[in-house]
Amino acid sequence: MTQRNNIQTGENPDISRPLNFIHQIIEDDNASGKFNKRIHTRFPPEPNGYLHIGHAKSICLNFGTAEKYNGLCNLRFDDTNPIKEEDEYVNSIIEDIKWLGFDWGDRLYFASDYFDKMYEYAVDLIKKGKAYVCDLTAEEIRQTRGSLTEAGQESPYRNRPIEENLDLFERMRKGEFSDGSRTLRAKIDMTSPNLNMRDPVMYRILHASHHRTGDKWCIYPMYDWAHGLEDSIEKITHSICTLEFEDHRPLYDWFLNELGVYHPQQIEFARLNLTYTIMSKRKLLELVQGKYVNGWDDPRMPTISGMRRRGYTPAAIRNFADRIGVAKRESTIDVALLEFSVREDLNKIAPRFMGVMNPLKVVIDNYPENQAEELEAINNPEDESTGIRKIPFSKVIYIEKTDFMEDPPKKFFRLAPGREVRLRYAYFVTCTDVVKNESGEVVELHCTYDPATWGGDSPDGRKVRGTIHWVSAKHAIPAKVHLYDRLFTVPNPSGDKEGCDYKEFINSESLKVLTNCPVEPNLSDAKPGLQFQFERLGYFCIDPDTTNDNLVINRTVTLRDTWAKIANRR
RNA sequence: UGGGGUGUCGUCCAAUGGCAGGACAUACGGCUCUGGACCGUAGGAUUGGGGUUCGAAUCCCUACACCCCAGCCA
Repeated sequence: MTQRNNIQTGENPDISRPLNFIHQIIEDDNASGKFNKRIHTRFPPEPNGYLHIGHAKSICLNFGTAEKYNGLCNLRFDDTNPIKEEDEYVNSIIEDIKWLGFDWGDRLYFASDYFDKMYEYAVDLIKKGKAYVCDLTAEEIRQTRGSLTEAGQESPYRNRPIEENLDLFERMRKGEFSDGSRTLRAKIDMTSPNLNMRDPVMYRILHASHHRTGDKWCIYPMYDWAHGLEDSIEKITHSICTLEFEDHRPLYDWFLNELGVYHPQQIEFARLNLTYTIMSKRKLLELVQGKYVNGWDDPRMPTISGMRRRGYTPAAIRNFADRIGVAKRESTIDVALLEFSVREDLNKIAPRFMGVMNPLKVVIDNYPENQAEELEAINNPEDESTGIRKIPFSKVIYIEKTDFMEDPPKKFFRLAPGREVRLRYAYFVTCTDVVKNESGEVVELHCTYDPATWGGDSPDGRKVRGTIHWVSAKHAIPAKVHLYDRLFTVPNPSGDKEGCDYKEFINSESLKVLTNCPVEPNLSDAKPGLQFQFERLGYFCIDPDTTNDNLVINRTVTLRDTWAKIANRR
């Protein structure tokens, strides 16, 4: 019997949920002793692209399940197709999984390590009369496979004598035949309603160089043949994969049963879909190759490397994976949940700074010309241990253009002519004059300050409605800021409108580059990777392109902005 | 059309024959030197139709909808 388990799990004690269906299966197996209470999973990427947030779900599931049940999880590259696979991808995948915080010990495996063993097993199957060499071309195989409603026809080579099969298969391996001229097929049932069981191809001839085995092989195993063997060899208990492999499970089971070898349990779950993005490796590759984005680690990409560069934390991604759950029904997660997860984590750990995206010059008329003073600011109100820092203040400052309105609507609490607001950690200031250029655009403000409000508190107890951020003009350092937004303009770019290519929905405003943004001087020695909050704006990080005299900052995600909601309503 | 799967708030996930609950999102309020964070409140769902049962999201029948499968890709 399955037991309910409401004990808190995972790294975030706030997140506690009942068992997902896979963990229920595992606990049932543990109860029945199916695998002697042993739990061994694996994450089996094909090294033909970079990992994305969908893979992160699978990684968290497989490694997380092993952690939860004191089991093991292997990292195994499923490199059975030399045409698509490269070492660059192997390296990036290793880096990404490590960064997420998972560890596979010394259990780093490659399907290609098992090619010899797989070949032996194939010979076994031939000897048992369960596999044969087929001379049909790809086209002929397709034509004789039948259809969804019609049975297939048996290959004329299906009943070849075992000896002949053995001989031909060995000659396939030796390279005597050309690409595509022959295959090794399992002899199952051409009338099966499950197309996967209609004598599936086990080996194809491919005179291609493999990223690890070089030119040793010219025949390569197909997924269905290889994958169960990989799992079996590694003594995996629960082989977790996505829904589209459900139809393949009878074949997975058939191979292992015919061979009479150790037999893991395949379990399928629904892959992750996210609004406003795409998850298809093929399409992601197209975005990279077509230069729609600046590489796999472009911060707009849903790749792990892109999200890392964007400023996401491993904890945010892992918490997200915990929150979305695991089930069999196809679903699309609202990207707002991902954004919530990263804000939640960054709110706790990100130091605060001030920076201005769209500067408006403000002269404080009654502030002494050459004076400058240092004011104290709290580094992180969520974490007292991070202490305080000093920020310089002087007569001329920059504020955000959007923090001033000449003719403000009712609920606008920021600066306006005659109105007093607080400059965060500094003084109360009142706007006394507005300077415009010829076209009527506000280019400069004049204010007076109240010296008694030093530090931002009013001794007479008077209140102001707004507090705005600022940077001293004289002390500011310039930064280049990348404002990232969603890559697509519609929630489901891949399938929203019939006949539309997803690329038509690329958000032309997904990247805005701002130059010479004044930011507080405390950021002058910030190192790439630093994650922080610009107060009132959002979470940001230092981009790796940053050099000594060129500070490059990426926006991870904005803060929740209730004013924007009010403003958008009208 | 054959086979395999899936249908619960706007979106995800739970409820394992016994009060349909949580998270995000949304709306409103409180608090605040970030219109942030935090706290509180509210609205909001069992695909339809039959049946079994004291009692059904859950079991049975039936209809419907959606997803996957006809690569020598994984």
